[in-house]
Amino acid sequence: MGLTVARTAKVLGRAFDDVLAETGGSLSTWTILFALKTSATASQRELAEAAAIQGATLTHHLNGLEADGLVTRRRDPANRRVHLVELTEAGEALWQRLVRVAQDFDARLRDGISDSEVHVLEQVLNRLQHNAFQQA
Amino acid sequence: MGLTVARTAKVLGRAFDDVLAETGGSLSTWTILFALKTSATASQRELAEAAAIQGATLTHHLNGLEADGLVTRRRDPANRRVHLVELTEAGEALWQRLVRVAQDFDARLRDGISDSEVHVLEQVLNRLQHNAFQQA
DNA sequence: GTCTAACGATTAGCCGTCAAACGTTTCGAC
DNA sequence: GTCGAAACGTTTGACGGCTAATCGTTAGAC
Repeated sequence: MGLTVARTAKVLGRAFDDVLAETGGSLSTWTILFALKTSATASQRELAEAAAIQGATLTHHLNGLEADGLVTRRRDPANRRVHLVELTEAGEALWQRLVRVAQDFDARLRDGISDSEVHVLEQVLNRLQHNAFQQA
Repeated sequence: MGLTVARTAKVLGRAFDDVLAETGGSLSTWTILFALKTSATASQRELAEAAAIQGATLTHHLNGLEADGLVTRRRDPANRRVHLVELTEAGEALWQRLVRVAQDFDARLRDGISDSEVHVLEQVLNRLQHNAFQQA
């Protein structure tokens, strides 16, 4: 049932946000920093796609991150439409701290769950996403 | 990874909301009507718990549903602190229609997924919720 | 019996998300 | 070369969710 998926996502999100808050982060900053570090690209459009959020939402968060001195935005000289987003030193430091917290949280979640179960979970969830798109 | 759970929940929620919208509903109204029909209680506090949302949020949605003539609120004569929420005829009719849509959607989601996989999914998700609460 | 604490619901304010409209820049057709 | 279409980012308006504070009601202490 999709209800269980939704409820689990909510519970996990809240719990994760709580532990991030203790380190001076939040779920939204984590999501964006994660996208920044893993997607290797820096255009806002690709960033939004990597974070699975809308461009408008990303703009909102980047404004906050930029105001906090965690990231910088500058025009791409080659294509002045796109904004290149880069981590500042402060942003990099926060990222390092949040990664540790996230790893601890992930380990906590996995407690008592076998690798094969995790594998089935990922597979079924992906199948669900695929099925949700099918038809109208 | 919790990321996959969050992303799946988002995709499923959007898709479900879309199909509900075609029948004149929405994800939030579905959630509340579902809680109303399945939890057999009608106090707002219990309703909010069943729907996994905050009491204040429920009040907000009930205002909308009441304005649309789908539900009624009245004081419990036995304990005038609690408000009893009941479906009107229009609300009942909408519920009947939404149930069909939800069943179709659920069948669509389950396509290509075995019963045992569904079972593992539910079990692991519940375990994740439990683990998220442990410790601080 | 009164008075205080607890409870249920509401209100007010904030945050995160989305869709739609807009301004700017680039690119292709001609 | 110019002009229209497409791409990128931002702004605006709306919605759903939460927390904190408040109001009305009830139950218990004494």
